[in-house]
Amino acid sequence: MASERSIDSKDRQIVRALQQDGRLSNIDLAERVNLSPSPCLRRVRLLEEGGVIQGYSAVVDPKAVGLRITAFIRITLARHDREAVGRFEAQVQTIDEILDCHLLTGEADYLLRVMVADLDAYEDFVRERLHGITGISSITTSLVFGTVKASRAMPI
Amino acid sequence: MASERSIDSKDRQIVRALQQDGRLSNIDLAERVNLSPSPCLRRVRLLEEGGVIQGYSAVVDPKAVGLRITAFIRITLARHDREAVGRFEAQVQTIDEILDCHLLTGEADYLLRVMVADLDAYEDFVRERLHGITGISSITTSLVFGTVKASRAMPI
DNA sequence: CATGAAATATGCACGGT
DNA sequence: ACCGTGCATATTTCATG
Repeated sequence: MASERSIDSKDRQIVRALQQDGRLSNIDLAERVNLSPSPCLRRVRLLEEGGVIQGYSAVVDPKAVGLRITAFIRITLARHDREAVGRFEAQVQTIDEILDCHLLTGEADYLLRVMVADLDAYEDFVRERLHGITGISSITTSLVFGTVKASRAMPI
Repeated sequence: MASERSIDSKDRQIVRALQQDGRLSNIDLAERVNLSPSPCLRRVRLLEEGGVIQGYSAVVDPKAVGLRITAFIRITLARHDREAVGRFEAQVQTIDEILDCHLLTGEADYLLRVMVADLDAYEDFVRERLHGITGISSITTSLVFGTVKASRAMPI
């Protein structure tokens, strides 16, 4: 396995702070977690190298960049052998409109989160992309009507 | 409304780059989008002030911080009047384990994404938190068995 | 943990397209 | 109207002692 370095309380403070503001300077971060800059930076580097912090990302307002539709799509595969599953999952990776894809317990059911510009684009997406994936048995769409909460901060 | 500044192609390049690496230095960013540092920084500031870029966040590996369970929970409210909805949405905001909450089209159905340490913690979450919210009529849990894709980069 | 050199960020003025 | 250049200063990073 990759990641079982022991995370102590200071590390958790650091991760929490960097989830809230990924561009904190090391000096500000150190102050916030009551450390001096040097050991603080060391910890951040270790968290990055150990894979705890996988990267940094700008948080973008979807509407501001023209993405007005978010949909959750539930997909069931027709067959569940290794080959069908592998092919499905490989194709999911290549489709930019699919932001997340989770395998759910129970059936071989996947839950996708998809973002597109508008309903026309959504229809295109389903026809051109989803129907292009082999082995899908059923598709259930739930459109997002509003977002109550969208946090990027995990509860740690 | 807040956000209808016209986003041109360069802005889109900048947003894309900062989604992939939110800690890019302005100099590297400028180079990547074929701009010199000054106008590049000007654009970034405008995108931030205009709300297109809402912030920056560290991307954390859930397993590395001990969050082994992700669940999608579908919730239906008993009543759909403004008061019941408002109370539900306000309580959702205060619960850290609930990362996302979306209102879906159709019924007053919400889809929550929840992260907790393990199944015991999940049981606690349902008993202590969810059942503490008034006005819920039904709860359907789907546990995440595996994650095929989890992108933070919107398709722009 | 502290220090200092190198890199970077930030603001500004000016000229060019 | 926007970009590029050049420059001054403040801040930050990072390697060393």
